[in-house]
Amino acid sequence: MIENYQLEQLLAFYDCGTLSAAAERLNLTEPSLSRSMRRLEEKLGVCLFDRRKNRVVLNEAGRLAVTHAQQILSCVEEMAQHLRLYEQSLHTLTIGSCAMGPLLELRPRAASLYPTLNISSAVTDGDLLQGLRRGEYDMIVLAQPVEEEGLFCREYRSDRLYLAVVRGHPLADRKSISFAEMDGISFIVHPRGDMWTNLLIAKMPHSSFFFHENPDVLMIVAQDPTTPTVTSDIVLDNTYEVRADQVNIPISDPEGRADFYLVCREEDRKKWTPLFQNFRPPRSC
Amino acid sequence: MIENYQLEQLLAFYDCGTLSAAAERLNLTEPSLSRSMRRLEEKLGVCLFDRRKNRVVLNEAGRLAVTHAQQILSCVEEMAQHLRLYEQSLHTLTIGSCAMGPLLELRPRAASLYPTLNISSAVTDGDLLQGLRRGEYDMIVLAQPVEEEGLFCREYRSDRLYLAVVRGHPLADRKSISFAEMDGISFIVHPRGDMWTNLLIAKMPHSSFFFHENPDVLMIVAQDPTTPTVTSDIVLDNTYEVRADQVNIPISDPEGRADFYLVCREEDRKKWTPLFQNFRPPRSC
DNA sequence: ATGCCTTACGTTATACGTAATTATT
DNA sequence: AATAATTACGTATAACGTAAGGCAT
Repeated sequence: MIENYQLEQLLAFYDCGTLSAAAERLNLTEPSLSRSMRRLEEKLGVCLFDRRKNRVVLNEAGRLAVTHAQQILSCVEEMAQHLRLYEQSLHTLTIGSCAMGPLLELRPRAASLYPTLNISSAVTDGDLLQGLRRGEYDMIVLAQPVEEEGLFCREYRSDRLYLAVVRGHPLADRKSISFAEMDGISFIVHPRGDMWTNLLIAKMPHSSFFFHENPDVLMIVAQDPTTPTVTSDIVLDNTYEVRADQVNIPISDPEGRADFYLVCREEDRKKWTPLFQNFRPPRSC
Repeated sequence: MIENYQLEQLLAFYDCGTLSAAAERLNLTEPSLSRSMRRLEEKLGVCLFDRRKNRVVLNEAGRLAVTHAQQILSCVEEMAQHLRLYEQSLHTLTIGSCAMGPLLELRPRAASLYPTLNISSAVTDGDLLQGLRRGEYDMIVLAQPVEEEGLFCREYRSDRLYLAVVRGHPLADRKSISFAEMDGISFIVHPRGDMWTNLLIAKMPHSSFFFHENPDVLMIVAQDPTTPTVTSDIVLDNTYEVRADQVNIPISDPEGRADFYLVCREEDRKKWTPLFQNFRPPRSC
């Protein structure tokens, strides 16, 4: 059987041009490499080199062998990489969510329930169901229930948007507010891809939005700590540094409410049972 | 580096289902194979097996590894095969011809001029020039000259068709004959693909043809040794067992004559020079 | 001279075998 | 009992290193 170390040696010779240089790069001695290449030729039953008195050069067959060797070794590398990636995925719980809020709650819960797993998460407005089916996600958070063969879906909790302003803000005394009334104000909002963020952008075309993940946010907060924020029940429940002087005004539009659902593959249902159970009671207003 | 013998062992295990059976097939002992598989896992840094007390089973990663291993080993096999084929081609002179006749002359000449080479030849009405360019042929015989960059062409010899009948045949006294006059007769002709054969079929739609390569020919000759044959100068020059009572009647149609040319790749011109030289003088009628 | 390859001989690493043990069916 | 896998220890193959020599530039 032709072994990969021989193909590696062949490629080293191809790169270096001489046996001695290749031997040095491979941490071998010249005689060792010389014989190893002879053995390769013998195993193949084909001459790969023109052996002149003081120099060996690849012949046509040798060059052909090099291209094959490159392909084979890259396949071997690919194999190792694929397997390591797969191994990694076994030790990772990947959560995809249509909104950032649920992740604030689910990530710490998952981390404590599965202390041996890495928790990876993404907020996206892409096709989460497709990602779940393909194995890109182990669990997804949707704003509507799913009934599909092979998937398991369970209601998670409801959520509601608030406009958050500092006490003393012109709107601070309002009992509720609508998108129409807020249109034009600048907000700090959740990351792009978050469904709430998308909703705000759609509903308030005259507003400016600064995204949480954006470093500019720090500048804005520093310059004007009174810039309003849009927040929600889940975010408030899971944020420990709520400003003392923050006032949360419920947003009255019906679109500002949602029910979230957790979905996983049926085959993994048992594995994630702990995560599906014992949700906190909804926040008391 | 992952070595191919390990991948082979993995595939043997995949085929056999147990280490002991695989070890037997590989002419190894169980402990040896057991450790070899452990080393493979260590090198990859990935578990490939579920190790139960009394039994090892491939896990998901292991099955993934099997598919990669199959691909890699088939690539290695392919490499060896390609190289051996190439090596073979270096020791073979492959001649493609539009007609069988020239091969009767060229093959023995080539065999004696290049005693170390194998001579391979084919008669075809396919694209000989394309085959020459691609390296499928080293030399081709055409019925017309070629002027093309990278190819070398030289006139070879002319040829002329005859109707061959036994003495006493109704046509035996003719000085010449035309296709139109022969249309309807049954012939034994050269193999399919031969340009003369194609010509006869086109010119004599009412005739039946028995091909030389066809075993039926033996039956026909046995039953009726007077079945006419179509032959040519080159064939007559190179056939030693011409029947004593054979009469060869020239075919009068102008299409029954041809000039053959030898063509090789310019880069091989030197190599084949001996074959291009010292053709026999044309046959005296 | 110096660089490059090879031959001859000795050495080491590692893949393999043997024997014994454990566990499962 | 029979089958399967593993552990522990010894062995042998073959890949490798060292020393020396030839043959070029």
